[in-house]
Amino acid sequence: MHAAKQIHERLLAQIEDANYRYYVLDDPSIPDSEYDHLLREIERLEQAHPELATPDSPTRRVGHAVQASFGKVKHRIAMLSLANAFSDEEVADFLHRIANTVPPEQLEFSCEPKLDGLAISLRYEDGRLVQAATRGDGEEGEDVTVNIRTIRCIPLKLRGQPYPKVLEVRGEVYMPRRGFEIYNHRALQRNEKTLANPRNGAAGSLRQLDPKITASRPLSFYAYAIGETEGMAMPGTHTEILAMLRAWGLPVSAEVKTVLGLQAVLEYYRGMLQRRDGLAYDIDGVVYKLDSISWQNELGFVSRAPRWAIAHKFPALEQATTVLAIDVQVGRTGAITPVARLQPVNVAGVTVTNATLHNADQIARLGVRVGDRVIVRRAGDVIPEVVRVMLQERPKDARGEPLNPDFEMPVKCPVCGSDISREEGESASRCTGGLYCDAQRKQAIIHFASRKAMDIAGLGERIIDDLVSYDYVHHVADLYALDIETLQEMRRRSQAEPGQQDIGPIKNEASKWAENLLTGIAASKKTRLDRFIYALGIRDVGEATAKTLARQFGDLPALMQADEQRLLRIPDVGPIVARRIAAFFAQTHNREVIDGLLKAGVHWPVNEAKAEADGPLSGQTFVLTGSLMAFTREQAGEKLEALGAKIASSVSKKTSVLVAGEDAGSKLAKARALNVRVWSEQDLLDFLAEHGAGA
DNA sequence: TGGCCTCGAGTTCA
DNA sequence: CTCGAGGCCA
Repeated sequence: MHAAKQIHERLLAQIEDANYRYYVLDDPSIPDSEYDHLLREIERLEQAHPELATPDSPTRRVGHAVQASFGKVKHRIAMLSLANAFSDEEVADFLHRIANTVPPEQLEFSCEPKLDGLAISLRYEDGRLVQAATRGDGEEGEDVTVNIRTIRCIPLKLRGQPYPKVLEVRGEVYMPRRGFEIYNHRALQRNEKTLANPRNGAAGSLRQLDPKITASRPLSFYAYAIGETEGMAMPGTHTEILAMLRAWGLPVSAEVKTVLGLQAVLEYYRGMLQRRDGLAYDIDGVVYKLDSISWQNELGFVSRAPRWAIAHKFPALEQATTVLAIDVQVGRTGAITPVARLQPVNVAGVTVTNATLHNADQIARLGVRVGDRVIVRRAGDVIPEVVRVMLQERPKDARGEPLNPDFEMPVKCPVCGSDISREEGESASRCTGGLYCDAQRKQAIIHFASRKAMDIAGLGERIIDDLVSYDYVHHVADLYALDIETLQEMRRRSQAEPGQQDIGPIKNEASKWAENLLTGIAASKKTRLDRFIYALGIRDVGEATAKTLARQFGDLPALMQADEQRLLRIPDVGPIVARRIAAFFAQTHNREVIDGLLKAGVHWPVNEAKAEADGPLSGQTFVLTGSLMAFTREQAGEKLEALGAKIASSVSKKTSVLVAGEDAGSKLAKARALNVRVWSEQDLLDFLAEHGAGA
């Protein structure tokens, strides 16, 4: 009996410590698997000895039945809102007003990110979480205790240090971006409703009457202030208060900084704005709080907001705009992608005019129609997306029927007129025109010329567009037959098109451009087999597969003669890819083009029998991310490959080392989560130098 | 058969 | 960078 209790206490201490390290110190001490194991152990003990299962046991986070409604909670100290500043001038005014009272050397501000979530008040009595309430109107909020208990990073019990008898902690409940994405991804797969954005996700999750639903949502919390306290004197500055909260086991943002004066707060603002996309959560601005509590009290409040704090807002990540049209694009493989043409709108600093709608399913999911008002969002990644339709603003006729019709996938390719078909089980619709389709031919040539393929300098999309449109280039082998006269003729025709400026550009300039292109084309003749295979654009044969094929077959004829059976024996090649490759080389047309390329002088070193099996890194998988200083990721990858390493594109638990340069993003986070070894660029350089392969 | 782990394809703007 | 889907292993 006693023994069980002791073990239970020890396990509790371990799990509380793990929580603290993970959520407050951001320094995971044990892997997830071990955490789960601990939790299961505790559960097992509590089942055998039910008297051990106290309300603040970590197994009891979801220990409550569905409620009928939320009770009301009066805030003993009102939860106020903050005044907003939208420009540097407004921030300057704010500081000047304070400077009337506070001497300049004491204009110290605690700066913190303003999370886009839901303000919450947590009440601890004798160190135990007894109540949690929403802000509500500031005077009275809703009792969401059972839901708040399900949020793992909120301690049910304060940690060791002496703490006040009553402590009210205020902070923000939010949904991290990653969690939001994973949640929506799963919801989609299960045909459940998705969350519109992380903010709504956080707010909606807390208002669930069934705490089990809340528990299934990826919620998190940062503390940023205290409310009522009793039984202990609190420190004299906001910075110190935050440090105490942290010591009591409450997560506080690691971005909080204390700075002096106007220039410094504005610098903080700009720094955060720059790093905004890289943060794990959405923020809509930063907050400056005068650090000295006694000066705070001196300044007091105006109506409903403190005079000593202000929120400095960022430009919005979401904007409303109108869908002008829904066009479709044809990709290299014939994939038909619908694109929303938008009324240009500035979203967080960039003008957005296009947004992909991916496929018919996505359009159906959004229910978007031409003429709709939509919300466009530019989050974590740079690529904007249509988040949702503002249905109430859809134009309607007198009977209330929508005026604009549903979007329908075209049946014929808009470029070549061939049939468009959608394979069973595929989400993409495809033009069946193949290389008969100009759009696909253009894309095939763009792919052929691209950096990772033949790397033809001077051959951009615009030029390829003209080359194909005027039919100077029908397939990639034609590129090698181009001469300067042809290029100049094409240039003349393209400039004579309506809408272009007058003709007669300086002749020399035109020939310079053509010469550069021809040099680029000539230089590309010397290549490598894997690049050549990749450049052919066989479906499902990308960089990695092309490399494997080049290594396994040594030279092109062997690959061209291989039948499906032979191809299936190649690692990473399964039935589908084998069929694609065999079918590609079976086409007379493709063989002719390859023949043409070889006759034009395209060549590569054959069978450079790389003895890579015995490098110092053989058997290890490397992933590169972020930007490196000494060389590009590709160059670094080649050096590592020369030492026997395999370069992969994404991090998993099989990854041996992640090399992280500057501004590494989600891959670094994932590597940390999976306990994968991380090297800095310096580590890499040291290693290379040690093995005689310096930069 | 299901559940990873990868790779391939598509994508926006300055 | 993210999503979808092909390949591989249990």
